[in-house]
Amino acid sequence: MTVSRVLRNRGDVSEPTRLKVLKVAKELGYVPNKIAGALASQRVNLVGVIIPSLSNMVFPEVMTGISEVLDDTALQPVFGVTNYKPEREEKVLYEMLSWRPSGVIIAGLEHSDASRAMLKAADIPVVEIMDTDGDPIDAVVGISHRRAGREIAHEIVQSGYKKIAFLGTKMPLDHRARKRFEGFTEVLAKAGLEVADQEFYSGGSSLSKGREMTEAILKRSPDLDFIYYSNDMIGAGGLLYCLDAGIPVPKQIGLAGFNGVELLDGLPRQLATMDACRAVVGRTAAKIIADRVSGVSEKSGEKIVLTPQLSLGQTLRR
Amino acid sequence: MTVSRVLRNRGDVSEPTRLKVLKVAKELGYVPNKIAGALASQRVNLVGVIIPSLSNMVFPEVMTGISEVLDDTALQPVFGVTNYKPEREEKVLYEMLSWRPSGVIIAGLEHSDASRAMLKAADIPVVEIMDTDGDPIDAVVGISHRRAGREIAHEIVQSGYKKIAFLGTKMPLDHRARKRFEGFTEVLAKAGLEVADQEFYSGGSSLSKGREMTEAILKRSPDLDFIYYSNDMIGAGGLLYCLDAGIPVPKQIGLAGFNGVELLDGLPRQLATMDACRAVVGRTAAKIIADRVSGVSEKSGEKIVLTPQLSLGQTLRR
DNA sequence: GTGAAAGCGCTAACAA
DNA sequence: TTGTTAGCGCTTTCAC
Repeated sequence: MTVSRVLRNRGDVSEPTRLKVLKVAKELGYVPNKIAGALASQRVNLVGVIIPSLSNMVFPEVMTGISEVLDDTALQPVFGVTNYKPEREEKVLYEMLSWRPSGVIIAGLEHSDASRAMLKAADIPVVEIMDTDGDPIDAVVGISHRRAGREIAHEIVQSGYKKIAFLGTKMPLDHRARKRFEGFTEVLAKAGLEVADQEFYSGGSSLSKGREMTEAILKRSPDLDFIYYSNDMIGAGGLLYCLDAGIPVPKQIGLAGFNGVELLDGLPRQLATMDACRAVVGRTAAKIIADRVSGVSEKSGEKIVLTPQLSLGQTLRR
Repeated sequence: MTVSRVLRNRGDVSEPTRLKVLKVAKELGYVPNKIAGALASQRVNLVGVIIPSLSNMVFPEVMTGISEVLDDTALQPVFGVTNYKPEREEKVLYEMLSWRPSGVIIAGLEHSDASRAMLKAADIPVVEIMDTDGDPIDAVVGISHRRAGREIAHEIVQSGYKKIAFLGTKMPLDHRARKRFEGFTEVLAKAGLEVADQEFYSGGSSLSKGREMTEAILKRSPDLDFIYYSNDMIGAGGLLYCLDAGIPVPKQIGLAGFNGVELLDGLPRQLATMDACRAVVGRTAAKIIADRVSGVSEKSGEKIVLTPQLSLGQTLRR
């Protein structure tokens, strides 16, 4: 009926009728049923956002970027969390796609065959975010983690560090950490160096985890002169440990993290890190979806490679 | 048809037929359309979760608790973020309810009239979380922030601190911080004390914000002997500032935060804080919804008041 | 155990 | 400018 037209502001309704409908709707506390609407119109103003975790401060920022952009459109983000498990990702994706969203933003380029198939079959804009090293399904926005690993390694090697360790999350779960590690070891190898020691952990990252692990690795390999952490949180923990233990940073040992978590600015010493451009990634991905949905953009398969900013801080001697 | 029965495991289908359907469905890459399903069955296995922010580490943990419980059910959480703005909350809520979710979990007890009306009219289980000081719509799970403020104030007063300051988020936005502050000043008043100085900020909480603000307040009121922060993040920043500045903690000045963010364990000194039971709150709220949806529970209006655990840490002299 | 038919609450297309 | 009609893709009910 006309009611439908009014509620959707689809023109061609006389002002008096419009007002009358609006009034009655308000009186009745009427909330339109989007389910029926979506079914009839074959359109759903939802954008599925699938991320591995919420606990590490990096994805919340991406989500903020996404929300910022989508707030100016009719689209609404819907979030799903996979906990870095492919089978969870598959399930979350399945559930999401069964609601026929207008687009999907999903972290990473590594997905199960089934997930990729679903994404392709869905025939909607798909933006894979955070990582650009791999074979995208459709569009990608992110940084090259392999390059990030290489760059920090260059910096470390040039600064003259020799006994370099890596401390990070268990790789099979976290592809981006793995790629950074690969780029890292690659450059070390070119410089004739090997990773002197390494340690991997599972579970969340926290200051105390960083402390413990740093203590452990330094006990085992007291002659290390650099530790590269897979994220800022454990890096910061390591830094605090060293300061407490009276180990001069960066004189005796240099440290670097990853992510550029500004939450941690304000540590006794600024940790060397590399910004993953989280907010920009979120905004850009959302923009791609919004543009395609609104028909502004005809393109597909956009590949946007951002350049992470290296920030040397005060934990890397020059 | 029969297909529908197979896909939903609703009995009374012969095994051969079942397998055949399953096989064809897989070959076709068939993903059922939940929109149509929901419309026909008048049931939607979604639980709307509405929270003010993602950037402060407290809500991610709540969400994790919710997911944990809901993973064992047919229900799926859908998250919405309000940025502490009532008008955003209203919009997010409206959008959510228009999808006719099976339940809603929403942070806080303060909502606009329109939001309350929508929630009541939706006729679904509603659980308000994090706070129990107020008038609930249906069920509530959380702690009393007023009591939390009182308890820490008791502790501070008993420890003999006299010149006590408060440092926190701008109140109108954050009702829970406000209530803690109220409980706090109440106990101070009973002890014949007043808040010696106070400072409020807007925007996110970070270590550096805590540093800056602590420096500022101590410049202004050098004779302070205690600072109560509205959250652990800025409290930690304050702690780091004091240590850097050579101010003995807790000898010259005591510090306390709020939340019990374990992410921050591992600071040079453990900050006195109070746990807001975030994970438990999430799990309990999800359980209430799940039980009601499945018909296990007939109750409504459950009120679950958790007792926050005070942890004295090493920044409060005894 | 299986199929057929009605209809969930909307939108789209068309008629008035 | 407004009303009418036919589905959208499922679930439900009932007949077979």
